[in-house]
Formats: sequence, C-alpha cells, structure tokens
Amino acid sequence: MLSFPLLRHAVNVPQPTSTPPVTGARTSDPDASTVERLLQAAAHAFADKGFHATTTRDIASGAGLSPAGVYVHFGSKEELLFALSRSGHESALRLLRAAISDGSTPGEQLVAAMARFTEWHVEQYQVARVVQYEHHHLTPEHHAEVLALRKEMDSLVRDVLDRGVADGTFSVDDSADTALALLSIVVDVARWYSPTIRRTPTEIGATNAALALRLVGAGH
Amino acid sequence: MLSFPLLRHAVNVPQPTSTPPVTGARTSDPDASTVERLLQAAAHAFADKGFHATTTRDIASGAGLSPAGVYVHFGSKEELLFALSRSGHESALRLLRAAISDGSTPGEQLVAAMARFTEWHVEQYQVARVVQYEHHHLTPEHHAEVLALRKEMDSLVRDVLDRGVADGTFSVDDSADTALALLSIVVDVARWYSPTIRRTPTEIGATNAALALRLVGAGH
DNA sequence: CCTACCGATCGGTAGG
DNA sequence: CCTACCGATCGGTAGG
Repeated sequence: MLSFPLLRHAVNVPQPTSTPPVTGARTSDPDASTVERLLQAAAHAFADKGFHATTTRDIASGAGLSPAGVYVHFGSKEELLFALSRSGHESALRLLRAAISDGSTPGEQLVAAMARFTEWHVEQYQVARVVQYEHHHLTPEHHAEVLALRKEMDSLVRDVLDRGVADGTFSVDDSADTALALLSIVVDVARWYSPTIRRTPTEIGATNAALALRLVGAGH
Repeated sequence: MLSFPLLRHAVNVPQPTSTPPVTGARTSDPDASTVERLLQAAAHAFADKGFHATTTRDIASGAGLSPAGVYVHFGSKEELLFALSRSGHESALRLLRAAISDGSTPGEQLVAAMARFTEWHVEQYQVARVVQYEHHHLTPEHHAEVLALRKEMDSLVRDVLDRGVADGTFSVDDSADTALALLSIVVDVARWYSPTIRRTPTEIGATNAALALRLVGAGH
C-alpha cells in the first residue's frame, strides 16, 4: 500500500542524508522511493497540464530519471495514471470513513466528513485533481475499478444524510440530490484551489462544513 | 456575434434542403455555417477528450472538412479553443444577467440565476465543460480575457447575495464563500452530467435553485 | 477548401 | 536504470 497520497506523514519521517543533490527539472522529493517519486511527478504534471498534455519525459525528468525510466516501473503511461488514481481514491475513501466514524451523531459526522474531505482536496490538490478530473482517460477496465470506489464515496455521504433525516436532525428534500451538491462543493475545490490562495485548509474545511449544515437544514 | 452556443434557437430555424448528405465522421449540424460546424465539432471533441487529446483532424472531420480545413478559418488549434471559450463565456454571462434582471427580489433573482445557469450547463454541457475546464490551455493573453468574464460572473452572484442580506431575506456568513459554493454546485454539473441521465434540465435546475435558497438561509 | 507534405515530438522498445 | 532508436502521429504550411 502506497503511503504517497498522505505526504504530510511521510514528510515528518527522519530523512537520510546520503542522497545526491537534486539537479535539473526534478520536482519530487529526492528521498522518496523511485516509484513514489514517479507518482509525485505524475500527480504534479497531470494536475497541471492534464493526462494527454503530459509526456512520459516530463514525468521521468520530474522524478530524476532518463526518458525511459518510467518503463522500468510502469508498463505504460496509462498504468501510471491508474496507480495514481487508484491510490488517490483509496486515500480519499479511507479519510471519509475515518471522519464519519469519528462522529457520534449525523451532524458531527457530516461536519467531520465535509471538513476533512475538503482539507484533503486543498492539501493534496494535485492528487485530488487527478482523482476528480483525469479518471476518464483510464482503460475501461481500470475506469470501472475506480468508479466502484467513487460510488462508495457517494454512498457514505448519502448514508449520513439518511441517518440525520431518520433521527430528525436533518431536513432534506432528496438525499441523493443533496449528497451530490455536498460532494460538488468539495470536489470543486480541486478546480478552483491554487497554492497562491491565502486561506488555510482548516479555514476552507470549516467553511464547507458550515455550508453543509445549512444545506441539510441544520444550520442554526 | 455567434449564435452557436444557443443551439436550441438555431435548431428551430427553417432548414434549407440543398445541403449534400452527411458522410463519414461528421458530428455537427450540416446546415450550419462552416465556422459554426467547426465550433460545434470542437466543443464535442474538447468536452469528450480534452484540448490536448483532440487532434485538429478530429475537429476537421467532425465538421466535414479535410485535415487542413481548420486552418482556413482559424490560425491555430488554440485560436479555435479561444473562439469557443470566449463565445461560451459570453453566452453564460448574458444568461446570468438576463435571469437576474427577471427577478424583482433577491430571492427571485437567486432562484432564476441558479435554475437557468444550471439548465445551461445541462443543455450545453459540452460547451460548459470547455468553458469550465479547458480555459487553462489558452495563451496568457487569451486566458486573461476569459478570466475577466469569469470574475464578472462571480460578481453578479455575490451582488445578489449582498442585496438579499441587505434587505433581510438572506442570512449568510460570508457572501464570497457562499457565492463560490453556489457556483460550485452549478459548475460541477458540467463534470457529472451525461446525456444518459434521465432527469430533465428543468428538474436539475429546480433542484439547484431550492438548494441555493437553503444555503442562503431562505429555504422555508 | 483540398492534396501533399514536413519537422517535431511522442509513447514505447532493444539491448545492454 | 540508461543510451539510442523506431514507427506513428500531430500541428501546421506550401501551393494550388
């Protein structure tokens, strides 16, 4: 299991100092494993230019490798996208599940899910962009695998809404429509966010959590 | 001024019958002008595969032209994207302004803006996808021109919110954050919508308008 | 608006 | 994991 999408943790690990200095266009952490560097460089490039506009040479040089270096670790450019997309979806799903299990009421669960999922979209906005906007470029088989994970995210949110309606804390017209709108607010962060924006992940997460409570009629 | 982004109107115009039958991969209305057919074919292809994955040959054949036919009307692939993106932004802006001027109260204006802008994203989802997700591929000069139009859309929505707060019908914590969330709900339609979805544009528009009222504390 | 074409680039492979 | 390379494709142009 790749730890890559949760770089916040990896960054706090003690750093070996035996690595040669970074040269050229390398954009990824020189202390990470080669596969992790490739995934990081791919996330960077795919988020910035999109899958098709990114060349395997961009990714290779971003990871500090020769043009053919990608093919030592991945069979094709699409397989690299798949590895990145799948691990990104799995991280997001774990995060959502953890946030929901932290809350003891539907209101707390909704707030935790919106805040933490939003924070992830900000902190991992390059991975999030690939997760949300590049999965169409996968092969049909790989796409199907990722779509199953996406449906699971949707269900998790809808289930929180249904529990809140059942216990009377939420009031929504249609839980599927409302879940989609909640996810729209979060997913769209990956579109508009840029590192030049001053607001912190926590602030953006708190804003989206408050908006979510309004949307389910529990905003006061 | 191109009428292209409002095809609903063009389709109701009487059709001349002197046009030769459609052959090959043509995807656009054979009765439209060549420039309009190129813009239609480009919207189709850019929305489906993205700017970089689309070849000028895809667009040319979609419009019923030879591979070099694009360059009779546009200097480059990017100029074609710019023409499409600009006319799409202008249509969207006109639509938003018209919807807002139709309402006499902030509540009516918000409902009209959300419903009609959402309907546009559904009915013109290919143009909307290009408008919302492909503008990064423009040259810096063209990008700046389009960003000005995007800021104007944002201001229109924020102004409705501010008027509703001023007259006491809305209650929002921060009008900029709330305007962004409202636009997220609309823009995200271009991501998730597909023609296989059964709900009509009117239904989706009404749903988003109702969600918007909840978000501004006027949902009951 | 088309045919024919060019230079550049790209994904991927051979063979160390 | 690299050097060297190949076949295919692409954006764009010449010259009708």
